[in-house]
Amino acid sequence: MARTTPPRWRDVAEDLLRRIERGDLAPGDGSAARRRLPPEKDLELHYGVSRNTVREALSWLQNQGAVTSEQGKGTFVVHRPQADHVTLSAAALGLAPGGGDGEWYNRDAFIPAGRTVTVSPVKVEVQEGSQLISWYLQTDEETEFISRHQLLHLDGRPWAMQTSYYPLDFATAGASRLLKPRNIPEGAVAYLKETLGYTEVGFHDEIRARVPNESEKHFFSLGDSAADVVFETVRTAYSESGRAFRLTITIWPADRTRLHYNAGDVPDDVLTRPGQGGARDISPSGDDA
Amino acid sequence: MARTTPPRWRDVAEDLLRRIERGDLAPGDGSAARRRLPPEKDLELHYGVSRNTVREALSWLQNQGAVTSEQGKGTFVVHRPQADHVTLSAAALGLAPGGGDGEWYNRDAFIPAGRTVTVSPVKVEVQEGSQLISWYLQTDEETEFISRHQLLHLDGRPWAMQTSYYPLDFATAGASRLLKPRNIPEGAVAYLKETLGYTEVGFHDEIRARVPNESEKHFFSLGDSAADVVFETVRTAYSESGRAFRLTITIWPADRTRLHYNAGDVPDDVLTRPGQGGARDISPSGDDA
DNA sequence: TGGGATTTGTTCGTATGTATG
DNA sequence: ACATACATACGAACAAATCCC
Repeated sequence: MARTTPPRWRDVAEDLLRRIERGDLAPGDGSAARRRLPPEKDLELHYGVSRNTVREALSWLQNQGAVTSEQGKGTFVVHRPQADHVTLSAAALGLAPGGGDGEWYNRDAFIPAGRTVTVSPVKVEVQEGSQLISWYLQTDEETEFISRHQLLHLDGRPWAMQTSYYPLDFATAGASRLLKPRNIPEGAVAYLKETLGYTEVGFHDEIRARVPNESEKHFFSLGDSAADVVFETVRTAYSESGRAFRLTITIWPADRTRLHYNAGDVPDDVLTRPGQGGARDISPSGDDA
Repeated sequence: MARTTPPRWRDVAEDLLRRIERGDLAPGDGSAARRRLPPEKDLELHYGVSRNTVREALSWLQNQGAVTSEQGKGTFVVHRPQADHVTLSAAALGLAPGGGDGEWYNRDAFIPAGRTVTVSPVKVEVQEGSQLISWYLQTDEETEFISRHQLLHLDGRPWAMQTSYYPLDFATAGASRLLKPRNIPEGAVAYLKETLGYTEVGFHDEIRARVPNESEKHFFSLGDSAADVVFETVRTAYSESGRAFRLTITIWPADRTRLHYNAGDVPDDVLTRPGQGGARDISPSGDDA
């Protein structure tokens, strides 16, 4: 039999949520940048329930990503910053402004003008027998790979974690700088074209969302709420001969990132200012079944 | 000052997680399809903590999406089904097998052969003054829109919720079937081309991940855990004149959906079997800075 | 700088309700 | 009807972090 009345904590939680959305919480404290909820003791009296029941409600609100509690300070309405918009299709392959050269984030991830990307030192590792990597790069499982890992910041704030993989052969066949923990200023793609003669003619992206691991939580300052998930994009790039060319895995904090893709003919301002909105007039035609 | 020792519930939770991952839980019950954890009372004795502390640990594991509890039954390890892979770039615009005609899911969302999509009746509404819709379609805020909403099933299982929007003008200008709560078998894009003369030449997608609302939770059978989030894809399609053409918002359950995009030249088996893996050999070149 | 007040975090105990088998 | 198992709810004590005078 289904429950007829909701539990008390649920009533408390939903009332708090309404009050948060209406903005009429913390009446004496409406000035602060970060809106604060009344302390648990006050809520206890206000709703006529025990502190534990109040905490059940707050716990649910935390999981929903609506509030966050800090020991000794109080419980606060979560402030979600404006999202960063990243175009993953436009800059690559010379399909859009920015061309296809330079650092990976100029190739793979187009960001609106005026933003600054800073890059951590490269961490280089040699790995063997990763089933996942082998699968994407279509190699034997015993193949050894070079992984190059970096942390990316946008305007000084944590933005993405990124790792690229390629077979160890690349380094011995002429692209030795892949093994050095230094940036490749002209971009690894350009470098590999120059040294090994490979041209990137297409790519395939796979996107998932998942719970972050500890390292990702730390870098992006994420908690345990359902809002604190990450995107994982897996880009497989192909050479002219149709062979898997490179594998780049990027982690993005989903609460403040929007991913964009363009295909076909798209107005310029949509390409260059994703999420910004170019004002223009309308005209008809529709879709959907 | 940072805490030196973790709380007891955290120890319990992490130990349970280890035991879950190693598979050595529920020793007398290893046969069942769904692995069951020992009851709370047993854990209480095993770890020497109170039942409330055990429940703190289980609660955290639930939020992480690792377990789920059912009243009267027990606590079970969550079984994540194999993901469905959907290609959002290939089928549209005739860029890939499947062409560009027919129902939306043949145009917009390419799925591997052998899967069957079934569609709910269309729910048609007329809406006014949606700031969001106006923004994407670049219209005035007072413009009225037709919305056409459908539930999609893949092989009989809930797969996606989808809503398309276009100005009410479309219906009065000749595309009257948009207002009828019936499928448009040849596809709305083809229908609008025929009636209003618009051709779709490109599109822009924006992808986000967020906590589901009640309706989405219900349709996809999602809970409150951090694994139970949804993708929301917003597709804006453009006509030859570069005007916003249609707006299609699709909701996907992120725990069992992978989104795919292709660009440029990509091997055929990657196009037609995303997530399936065509076995082939390797060859070098790399990327990343 | 100190010390007390405030506020949330952790942990326990207990009782009762509800769903399952 | 009974036993099992999770859910809800209350009360209480102390710890830990912060705030404020």
